[in-house]
Amino acid sequence: MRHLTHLRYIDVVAREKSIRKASEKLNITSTALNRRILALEEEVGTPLFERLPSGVRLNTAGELFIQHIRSQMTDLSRVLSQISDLSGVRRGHVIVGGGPEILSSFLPGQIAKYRQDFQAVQFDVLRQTPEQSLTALMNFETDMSFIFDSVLPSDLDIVASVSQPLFALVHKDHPLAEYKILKLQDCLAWPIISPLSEGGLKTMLEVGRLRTAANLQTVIKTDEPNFISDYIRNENAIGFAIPLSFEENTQIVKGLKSIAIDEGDVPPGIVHLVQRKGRVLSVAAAKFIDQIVQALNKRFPEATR
Amino acid sequence: MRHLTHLRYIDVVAREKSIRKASEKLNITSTALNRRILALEEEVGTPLFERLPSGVRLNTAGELFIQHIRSQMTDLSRVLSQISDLSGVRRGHVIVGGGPEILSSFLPGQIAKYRQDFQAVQFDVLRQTPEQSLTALMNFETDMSFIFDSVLPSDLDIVASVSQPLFALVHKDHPLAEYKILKLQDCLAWPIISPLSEGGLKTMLEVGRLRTAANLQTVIKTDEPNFISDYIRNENAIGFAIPLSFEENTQIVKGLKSIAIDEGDVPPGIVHLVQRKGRVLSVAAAKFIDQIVQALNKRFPEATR
DNA sequence: AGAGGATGGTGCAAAAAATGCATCACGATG
DNA sequence: CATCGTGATGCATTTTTTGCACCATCCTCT
Repeated sequence: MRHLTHLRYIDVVAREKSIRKASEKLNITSTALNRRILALEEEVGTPLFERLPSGVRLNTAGELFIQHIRSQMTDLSRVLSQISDLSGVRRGHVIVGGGPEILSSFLPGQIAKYRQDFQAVQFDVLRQTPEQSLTALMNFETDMSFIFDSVLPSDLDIVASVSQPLFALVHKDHPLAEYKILKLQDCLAWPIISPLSEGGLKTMLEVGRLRTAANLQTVIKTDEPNFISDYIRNENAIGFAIPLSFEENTQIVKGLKSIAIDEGDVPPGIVHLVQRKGRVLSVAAAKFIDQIVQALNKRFPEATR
Repeated sequence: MRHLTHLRYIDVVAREKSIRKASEKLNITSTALNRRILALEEEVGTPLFERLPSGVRLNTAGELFIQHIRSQMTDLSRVLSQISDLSGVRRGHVIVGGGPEILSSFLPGQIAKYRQDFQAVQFDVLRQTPEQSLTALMNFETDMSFIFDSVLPSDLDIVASVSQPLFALVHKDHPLAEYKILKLQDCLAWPIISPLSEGGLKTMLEVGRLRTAANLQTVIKTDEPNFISDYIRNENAIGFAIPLSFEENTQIVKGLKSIAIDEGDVPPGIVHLVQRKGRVLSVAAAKFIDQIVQALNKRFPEATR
């Protein structure tokens, strides 16, 4: 869209905090970009950027304005999506954010399933910290986000929530493999692969550690599910994950087994699917959310609300 | 605003249902306008207008699109209003619609009062039928509307409601002038000035006429409060009005008197102040609504909710 | 049936706007 | 104090937009 371009210019300048940097990104001269900004400020009647020696920064008026044009841009793409939906083909662009836990198994599966029906829909999947998730949602950079065990501000809508108990991941020949439920104390004798980044899984495990005074022997810290499963095949170590991260019936890959941790030791965490409050999503994104919610309800009937 | 102009072009074409007519209104050639529309349709990827021998008409995609750009335009003006509010001066543009009843006394007074404080705010006051009020609100043509005794669709927000009993207007020397409360039967002996257009006052009076079987002698039909008051000074006729239409303590002009009609004869009508649901108004409009609501509460303490 | 008057669409030249280059002025940084 | 990066500006060039004249089509009225 032509006039979308104009808006995008301002948006990029605000993000890059520099006219010259933004101009490179946009493949135009800094002159042209600079003039557009001056012209815009002329029209609005007020400067929107502060000029600093190191670049530019939005002032209060600019913050107001940028918020408006971001919402305009996403609104427009929503409308275009609705329009193309009229002609039968579902086009669209869905942008999903979330922590590392949700990036394996469940989400890839759901996206693949959705794309079986609607091949013209494109997905962006971003790995984000909870803080990044929140600001991205507010800045219209993502359509929805999975947020694991975090306090949610009131300007978000919670679309769905699932309770996620902690599971241990072990090799199928591991001595613990036949247990139905594992106490945290049972894990003390083996090397532990624990989560690296703050929040989510790490917090859950930390709570369990404090509750049971279990002094787990962490030998590796990582967030990568693939690394965990591969490592477990080589050493009799124990990894941790939530059900969303591994397959429902089969294990992540053959040769692994998941065993529930006693919920008395580690209380379940809650994963929320959230979107910006009041935002109307594109047809594609809305349908995808519908599918996700249905899938969550089906797989975790008692844990969803 | 430059890029607002682009949007306005489409908007006017949609309203005029003709490219040539719209081009006159916009002071450009039909060629230029036609090309813009073709270019826009190119960008969207779908025709937005149907071409008829008599002009153009929005198709479904166009309806979707026009709704979007109208909301964009009003959103933009709201943001600009917020921005100019940052610098202390309150600029803005408030557009109010309503039936003939609310155009005298109360509303002019409130606008004058508001403009004492904020001289840079401009007002448009439109006289509308209830149906026009509704469509204008939905099309973002008005910020708010007073609607008298009408069923309201659910996509409107009712900001305030006041109960308005019917009053008779007579000359101060009229034989009935000293009555405190008038039965409709008391009016039979005099010529009646009754409302012309459907809805509001006319409906109230009609209900009273049916209830009491009073066969009023209508000699003049008009909606103009000024005409009624002027006429009453010349012949001993009786006009009708609701409190919002005349001054609180003094009468409309000297020489007139207002007398309540027995509410058993004519039940009070309700005037709603409404806005489009979910719409965020400009600073100027929002403050004006605040003032109106306060004024209504003060003047009709028991009749407001 | 035919004339007249609407409508939107198109080729081409003129006008207007956006762009790019070279350069300036300013402040931070080493 | 020289250097580097920043945004702003004058001028020539390129791109886009606009206006004029004209076409094809359809409706209406004679």
